[in-house]
Amino acid sequence: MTEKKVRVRFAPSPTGYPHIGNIRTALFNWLFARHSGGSFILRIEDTDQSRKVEGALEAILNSLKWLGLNWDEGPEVGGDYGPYFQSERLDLYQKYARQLLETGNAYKCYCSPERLDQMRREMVERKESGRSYDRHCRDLSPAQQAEYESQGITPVIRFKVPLEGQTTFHDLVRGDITFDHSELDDLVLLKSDGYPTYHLANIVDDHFMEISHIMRADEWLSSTPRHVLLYRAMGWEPPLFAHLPMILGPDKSKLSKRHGATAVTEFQKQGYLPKAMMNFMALLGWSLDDKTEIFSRDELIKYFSIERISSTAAIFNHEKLNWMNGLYIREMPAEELSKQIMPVLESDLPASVPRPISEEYTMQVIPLIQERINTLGEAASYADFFFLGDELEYDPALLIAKKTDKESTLKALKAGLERLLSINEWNHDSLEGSLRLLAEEQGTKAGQLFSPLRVACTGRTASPGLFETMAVLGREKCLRRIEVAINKLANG
RNA sequence: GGCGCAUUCGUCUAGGGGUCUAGGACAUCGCCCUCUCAAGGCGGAGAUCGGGGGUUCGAAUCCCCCAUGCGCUACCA
Repeated sequence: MTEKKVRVRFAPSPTGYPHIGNIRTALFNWLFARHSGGSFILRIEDTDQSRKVEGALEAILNSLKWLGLNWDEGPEVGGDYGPYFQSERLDLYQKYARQLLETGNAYKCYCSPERLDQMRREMVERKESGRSYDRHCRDLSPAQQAEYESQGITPVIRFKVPLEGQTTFHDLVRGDITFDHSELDDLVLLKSDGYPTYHLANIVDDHFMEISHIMRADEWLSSTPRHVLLYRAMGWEPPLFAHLPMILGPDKSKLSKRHGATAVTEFQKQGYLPKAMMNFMALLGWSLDDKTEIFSRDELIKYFSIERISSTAAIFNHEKLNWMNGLYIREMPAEELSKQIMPVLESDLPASVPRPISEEYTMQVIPLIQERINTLGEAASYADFFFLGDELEYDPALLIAKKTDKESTLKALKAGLERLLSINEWNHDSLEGSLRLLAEEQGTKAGQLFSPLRVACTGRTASPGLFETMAVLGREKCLRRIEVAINKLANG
């Protein structure tokens, strides 16, 4: 058996921003190519001029780059099978549409959109087959054709689907699938504007680009018999097919804008890590075994296989993504993390914080929030008090710990302030040592002293460890904030 | 309406006739750790494998029927 070289493609159309489902398809193709030492090709299917969306192409390219899904052939990198934009290959499609015409596998259709529309509506009422077109133009005589031509009608070219029989093809994920020809319409191959439809362009390109495996979303399964028929009519060998399970929103419908931020660029913006994203997406419809779920990029490449792609649609689970992203954040070297968080802080911190923020200082802050954030985008809300001035905004009532009152809180703050004033070395250990000792001397529980100090220094009741926080904030800022707190409480 | 695909804890999944009184993960709950919040550790609850028929000594696993969901049914991809 001759093993064909693996050549797979991701073929998006620039009609919108790629969401997690689109990119998951790209990922599977890329993984398969890398796993088998083949090529990953990016082809842009821009045959629908009316649905083109500004910026969509850039978003597609950027999403792939962000995840490190590099393509061997396609836009920007070129290749021997180009061009890689379908809009630049029009003559090719026209040539093969003409060929099909000549071999009697296709015909010109002059029917108006209105007539087609009418028939479609009638089909629904008929409650019979799924075919709506009545094949009116399929067997037109030359005279009739000439008649239509003389009326100035630009025809479309339709494929002649065999009237009887059925087509069976093998899907690598789902097995053998059979469709009756009687269910298939004579699909349009070439539109009246001279552009091909998806079906024509797709098979012509996959053939000439020598694509070995077509891995695409499940929504294409129903049109695969048409494609197989088309390959046969051309006299070409079809590639292997693998239809991937769809990714659904929480309401179980096809993923779309309605489901919130599902565009990959949006995840990037919110501070998800490409590594986590890749790991997470790989598990949407694929698994290695019953327990492994953390995979590096190299492990994914090593273990990926079509056999282990599942056939059931998956609902996109945002909570698990958050968890996984947090995992990757915690694993990151603090230095690397700060480098990535710096720009986030620069943009998210309140305007009152002077810019640029200190890299050295940020480096000290990061380890304290590292295990508390799940996305880079959460950094500012967890760390803002490290950068704010002496006056923090908070409800003075927060200073009063549970089961204590205003008087004892005031007393604790004052005692704490006094003790801190006398501290020699302002670091974690000495802070902890002297404050614990103070609590003991006063005969109070540690929390009754630490809690008001925490609120005074950070403006909140939940924060990173008190002593490491105070150590990073520094003596001056802590002392002043405690003074402010005492005043707030006394006058409040 | 027609056709196709799918159907295991709330969610992602493991499982491909006996080792399944169905395993793992997220979320959830409890405990431990602890200055708070996290992180981490431990443990609990959670699926009679969509329903019904078969086949078999034996079925989540094979077959059939039904139900439900999704997809397609465009001169969109």
